[in-house]
Amino acid sequence: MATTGTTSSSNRASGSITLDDVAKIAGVSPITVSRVLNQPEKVAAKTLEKVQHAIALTGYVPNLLAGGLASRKSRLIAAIVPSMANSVYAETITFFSKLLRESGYQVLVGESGFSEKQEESLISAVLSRRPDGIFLTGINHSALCRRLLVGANIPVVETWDLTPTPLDVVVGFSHERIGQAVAEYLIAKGHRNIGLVSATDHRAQIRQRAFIEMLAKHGITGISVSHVPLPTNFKAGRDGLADLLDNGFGKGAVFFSSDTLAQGALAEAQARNLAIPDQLALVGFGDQPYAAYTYPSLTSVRFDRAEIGQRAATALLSRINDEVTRENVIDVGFEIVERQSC
Amino acid sequence: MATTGTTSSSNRASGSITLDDVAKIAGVSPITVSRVLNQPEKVAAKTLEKVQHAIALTGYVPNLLAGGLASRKSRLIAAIVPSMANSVYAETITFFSKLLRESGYQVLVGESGFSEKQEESLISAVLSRRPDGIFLTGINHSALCRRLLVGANIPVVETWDLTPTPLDVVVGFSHERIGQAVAEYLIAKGHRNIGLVSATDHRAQIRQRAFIEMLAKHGITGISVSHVPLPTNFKAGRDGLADLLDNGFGKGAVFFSSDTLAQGALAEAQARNLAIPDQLALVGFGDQPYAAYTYPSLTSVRFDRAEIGQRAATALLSRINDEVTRENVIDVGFEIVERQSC
DNA sequence: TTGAAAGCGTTACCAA
DNA sequence: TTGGTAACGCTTTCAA
Repeated sequence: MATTGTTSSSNRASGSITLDDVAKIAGVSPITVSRVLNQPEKVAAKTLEKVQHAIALTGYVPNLLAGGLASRKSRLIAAIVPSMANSVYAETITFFSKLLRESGYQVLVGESGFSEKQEESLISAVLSRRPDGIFLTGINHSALCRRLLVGANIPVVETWDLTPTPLDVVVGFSHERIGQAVAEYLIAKGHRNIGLVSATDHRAQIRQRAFIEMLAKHGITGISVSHVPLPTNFKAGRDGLADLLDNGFGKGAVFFSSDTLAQGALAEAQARNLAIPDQLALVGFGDQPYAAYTYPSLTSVRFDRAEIGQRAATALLSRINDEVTRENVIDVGFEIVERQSC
Repeated sequence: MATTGTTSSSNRASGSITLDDVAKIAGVSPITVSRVLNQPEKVAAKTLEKVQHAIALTGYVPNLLAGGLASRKSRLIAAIVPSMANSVYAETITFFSKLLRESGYQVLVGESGFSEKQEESLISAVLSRRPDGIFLTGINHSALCRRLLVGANIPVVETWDLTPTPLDVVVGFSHERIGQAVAEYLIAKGHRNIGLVSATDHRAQIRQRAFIEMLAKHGITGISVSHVPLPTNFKAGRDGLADLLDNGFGKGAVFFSSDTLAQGALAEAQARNLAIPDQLALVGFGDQPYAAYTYPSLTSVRFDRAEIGQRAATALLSRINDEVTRENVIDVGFEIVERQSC
């Protein structure tokens, strides 16, 4: 009953308090209320106070649908990730959102589940909210996706990968170089019997190919490979390692396409009483933080999730604000981390 | 150059294709295009085809800001969770979103970080997008939050807890009963020396109190307690257990307020060469799926994340669609799971 | 089955 | 520093 402000005589009145209601109560014009909300520095102190009082009194909540329609600024950023249940993406988005929120933006997340078709429908759905920018995972997008994005005419940041020709900006690391680096790392450790357990998503495949090619370059061929379905989980990792071991893979090293897989594999190694890393060395990807507290000797490829999120946010903001930006390809790098017991 | 549709003579033309553009190309009125999009069954087959062709031709993407403003239906659902980096919330939201997407809604997620102040500002920010419903974590909301929610006049589902007096609907489980059940479980297992490592969030506190009270009821007092800061992580769990052990806690059982803490504690137990569960029994909360693949004998309180997300979505949808709903308190229950070696 | 007119609640533009 | 007027792109209402 506090909301007595249904002053409109329209036949479609919403009942909720509008900027006009606040203006009437404050005794100013609607545009002044709008200024108090958006550019308070342009309003006289006295007016400001009057209006703010009216806002507090009415419990007015601005309508961003109307505001966005009029200003063509939705203050919304869209983000498409394969899965929020996967902590690497979730944490990246957390950092991304945090920075953007500080600049007054909200982030609308969609989960594509590694599917191109789903990405299409998500992008299309999300563009109908007229986001001011969009965060994408990966650099492979269907022709329709690209057309939609170009048509939307907003800043686009692609992530988790690198390409010399991004749609707009790209923030990530090279999966090819990771595959090569892990191969070189294992060779340097003296391994000659090497296996691979990999998911089938695009980026994992690129790591796999580079890995195998680099090994071949060093004369190591006949790599045992086991492919596991998406989404990856502990069971898949365990099964993947079991697959290798059951098919004659002995003492050696195995590269997994994610830490989740490597963790699952550890259970299998334990069940078979294989000493880690002496009899079996495992290398993951993603550097899940819990690795440090649970298993010694699990090596992983680390990249900085916070940095990806933050650089992506900064890139979008600078483009939205029309700052002159030269950097279109941002390589956040990676490193191979050997976990010590702790 | 394909977008030649800037037909408006306005001084604020957007350049992007509008429903009017499509209407002109199809040779129908704008409202017919709108019907094709929203109620295609009310349009003659021939008209339908004509319009769909024009839509495809132009690559028209509807503007939901305008549509939402006119119809007062944003097709947006807001969700506030403590943290998306925590997989229990992330997975719940994934299920929640999936069901809603199938009904044409998108989910806007905000992270409150267990802070009431942050929840206030998030709710306020999110309500300005005029969501058609809102998902909340927990049942404790500040007076301002409640006022905002009531003012918004939309369906609200509270989750992760239970109360006889929800704002609207509540979907969750009883933390009090969990505390009691774990106490009874440990007593039945013959434990008399019992410890607790708990975070300081509201729901963890309720579990803690019920746990200690139930133990007292069975004559077990002097529980060793260690509190750890939010957000919980492996290190905190490890430190918490170390704290207990360093202060004279010997052979016994420890209840952790989350699986994350219990997992971290396992590392400490291993470092001290304590046999699990013979010398030290650990009980977690949340039933992280990886527990099954890494540690035998880690007991946990399980609840169904998928069910929470799905029931919450269903509850919102039925309210949005004005279905007669009797159920306002939905208890999804929980169970204590003993992990077996695998 | 289709359409004309009138909003939805806000901001841009220009003027005072 | 403040305000009037006209959009923004869509849907509702009512009529044909």
